[in-house]
Amino acid sequence: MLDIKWIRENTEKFDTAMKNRGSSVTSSNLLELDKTRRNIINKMQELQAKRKTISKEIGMLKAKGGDAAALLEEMQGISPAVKNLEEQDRQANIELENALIALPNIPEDCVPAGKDEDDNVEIKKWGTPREFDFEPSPHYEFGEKLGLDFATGAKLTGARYAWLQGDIARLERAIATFMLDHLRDKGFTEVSVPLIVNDASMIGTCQLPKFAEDSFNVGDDRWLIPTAEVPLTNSMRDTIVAPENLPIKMCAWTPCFRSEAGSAGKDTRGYIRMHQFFKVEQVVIAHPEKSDELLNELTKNAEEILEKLNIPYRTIILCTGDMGFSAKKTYDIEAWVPTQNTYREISSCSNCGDFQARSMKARFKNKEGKTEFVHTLNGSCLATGRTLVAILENYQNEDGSLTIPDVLQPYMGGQKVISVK
RNA sequence: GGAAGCGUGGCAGAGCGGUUGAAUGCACUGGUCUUGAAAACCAGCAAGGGUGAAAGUCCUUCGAGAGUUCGAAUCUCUCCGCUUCCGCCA
Repeated sequence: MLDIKWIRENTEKFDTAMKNRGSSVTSSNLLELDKTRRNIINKMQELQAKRKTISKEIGMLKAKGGDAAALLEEMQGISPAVKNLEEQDRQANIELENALIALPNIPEDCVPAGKDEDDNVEIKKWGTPREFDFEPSPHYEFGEKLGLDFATGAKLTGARYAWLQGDIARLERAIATFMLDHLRDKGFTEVSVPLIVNDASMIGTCQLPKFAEDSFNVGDDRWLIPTAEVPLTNSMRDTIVAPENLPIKMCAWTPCFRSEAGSAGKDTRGYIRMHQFFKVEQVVIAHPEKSDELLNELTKNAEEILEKLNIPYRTIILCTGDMGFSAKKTYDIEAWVPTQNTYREISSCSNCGDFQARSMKARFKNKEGKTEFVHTLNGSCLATGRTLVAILENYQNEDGSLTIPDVLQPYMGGQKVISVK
């Protein structure tokens, strides 16, 4: 959530940022709401103060055994009036908050302005795509013979669910363990988190109220996590951390659940866009001065995984129109998919600044002893399902077998190849 | 799932319906003392918001919400959470 005070003081910047984000909201309407709200507050507080002093006087008088009739008379009508103003205040706050909560984060200055994914900017390219001396097969065809089974997934649940069997299932687990070990070496603390969270957590990381459709609601106020970012980041909700404890680096390997509303027809083939997929997620709670640097670190951690796996990739910076709601800067990493002759998203690393921290009330004490919002960052390292896809695509052999990347072999008990049964 | 108890500041822990935003202890910060440290002593130390250039000042907040009252941390109700016991069960 954005800070109304900041908007008040940076109206022009706010207006251009919203325009670049593809939002039609302007500051004027918000400032109007803010103004009426503050007017109500002033009136309300004046009356509250009156009630408080008279009430104290009554108390003192009664303690001395005096007659408070005159004061009680004066109090007549104050309480209902206060209550009325308090109600108005509540309404005004809700109205302002509803307006604010619908606004995306302000992009950082260095983020390229643009409308959609076509305006994203490539900033790095690594590795050379393999020269195949045979026609490579798409992972969903080639992988099927190795245990990647969509039919059984569809039978059990429906479209966009898969059944992985045998070595291919083991390989996905190996991938995840490899990634977690990598992050452990980087100083991340591994966490095993709840996979179901409440409304407050979903609001904390800004999945709610705007994107309720994207997640699975499991009754009342509970949700299946769309990413481990939600539980990990929300661990800091309503807390004030000591600055010496920053940054806090956490990671978790979890299933992620997404309804994929609005993506009908997209990526329907293959293990790319599932309702349920595994992902290793990194979350960092940072000092505001360090968050930019830490975003580079998160991105590098993810890139290193692909380098160790020897999978070509490119890193892009998302333009203003393509960035996620909470982010002020995002790097996407895309892995090479030979049969599509293109790079496909495998990781997304974002600096959310104080955007989530404000809705979560996650703070720290700064040098002056004042509380200040922390910055939150998150990034996949990586989506394990899509990493499996990248390996299937890049490491396949002509005879239908799959070479296991060197770094993963220790996690597979030394196995070097997955062969067709 | 059933029953009982409990939810107060970073933590522990007081708090007859009325000068209680809240005693006390610990922790923390600054100071005195010391060659230095410890100890001792002195002082400070909640968050959010309004107003203000600032100093300041005012309002709100004792799990959340509603109610009783001139006045609620304190009384009533609902909800949430935790603990213990019983039941069930990886």
